[in-house]
Amino acid sequence: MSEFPSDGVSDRAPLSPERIELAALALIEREGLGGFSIRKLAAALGCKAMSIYHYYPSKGHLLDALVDQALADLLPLPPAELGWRTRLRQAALDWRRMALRRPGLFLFLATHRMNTPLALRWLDDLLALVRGGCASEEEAARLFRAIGYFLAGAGLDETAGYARGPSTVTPVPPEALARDYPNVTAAARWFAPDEREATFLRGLDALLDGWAAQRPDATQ
Amino acid sequence: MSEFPSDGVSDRAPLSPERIELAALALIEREGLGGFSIRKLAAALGCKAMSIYHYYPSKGHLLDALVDQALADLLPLPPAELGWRTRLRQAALDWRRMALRRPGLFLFLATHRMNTPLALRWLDDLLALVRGGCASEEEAARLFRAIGYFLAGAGLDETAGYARGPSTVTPVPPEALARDYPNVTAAARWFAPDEREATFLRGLDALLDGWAAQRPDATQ
DNA sequence: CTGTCAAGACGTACAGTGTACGGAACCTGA
DNA sequence: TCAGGTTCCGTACACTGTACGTCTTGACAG
Repeated sequence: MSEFPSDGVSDRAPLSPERIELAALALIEREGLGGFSIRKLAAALGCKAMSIYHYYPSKGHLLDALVDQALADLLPLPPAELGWRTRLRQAALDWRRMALRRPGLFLFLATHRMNTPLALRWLDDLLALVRGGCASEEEAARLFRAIGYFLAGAGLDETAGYARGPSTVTPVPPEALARDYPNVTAAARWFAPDEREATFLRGLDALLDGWAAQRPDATQ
Repeated sequence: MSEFPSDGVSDRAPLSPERIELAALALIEREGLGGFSIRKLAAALGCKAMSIYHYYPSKGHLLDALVDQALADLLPLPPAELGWRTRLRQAALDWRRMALRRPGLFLFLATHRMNTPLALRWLDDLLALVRGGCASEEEAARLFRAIGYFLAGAGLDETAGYARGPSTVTPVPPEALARDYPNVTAAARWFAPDEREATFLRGLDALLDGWAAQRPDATQ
């Protein structure tokens, strides 16, 4: 609020939601979601754990604020001039870029219900976009859901390395993998990070093409 | 191992991987993944926490064993006589049914890398199945991935209520939702549990149809 | 200049977590 | 009877989220 901090104050910057959320995002990307704790966040901020609870009633509320920050990058949606298909593709690509920019947070983001006003705003706008290219509310709702499934799964795959959750089981050694699982071995090349954008677009386009090609009367 | 427990033994059944995993699965479905702890599992088994560590080196290893149990339901894959498309659809429906049978575990299952031999066996067989209907290794790998994205997202959506993770933020009240988010409100009907199987099949078929329709030479 | 007061930061404490380590109880084979 | 190995348990440690009460500090009223 005051532009100049009065000089008697301690040399640490005062706490604020912006500062806390910025540090939290950095900590999550550095340590992973599992390594993120209020105490570590407080240490990074140069304050004590309980001070953070003056701004957020619980860790969950803080994480929801971080989700809002991430979703804010996705608004507004691509402009209407681009046309339906292009807007949808662009929104999907924006989502993917957001996931790759915040791989640590993404697991939480994709896994939890979005209840905040900003998240609902984004959902509502997106539904309006999808509706524009569909013959009915039902078609729009189902296509929205199907695309959402694809986007959630893709984002999780591309950010899974950052989970850092429960300890990993001892992996199968490479030579056993090559011997016993030839199809996995053969496919591994196309699972590499460099290939993921192509797979993402191929799958998204297939979904949209296939959706348009189906007769919309058959609900079964 | 011994068919009859010797009679001097305590009246509690002895620990075993089967008993532990059964109780763990039940506990996870009862309390959710977040409410699952080694101490609670021990209490349910009538033993102490550290006894469980005699069978699993860590909680993560136990969870991996549970994933194996869940994936075991998916093997063998649907028989070859059914034809490619039908087999793929059936395998996808089997996956969905497994998710709905173990909603509490599914979050962990979909979120963590599958490294165990059984999981790799399942992946390898599934890749072989997909390969049978594709023109190249590349096509098969990408289609497999795209289907996997869809399946992971769908399963998460259908089991999200069981997350019970971090506390939920205070939700937007219904009248504000109806006023400010008309598209969400309009679509809600098609998001209901009863509609999910139809959405699932519609999306899956769209993806498969669209994939087949695309020219396989264009990697872009 | 001084007293009041609320907001912000902190200290302490509690219940719960995974799990390392060492010891106790038991079953089995000699 | 005794040795040895398999199970199981008691204790302890580091860490978590967070409830509750206290202290500091800066702004403002008189």
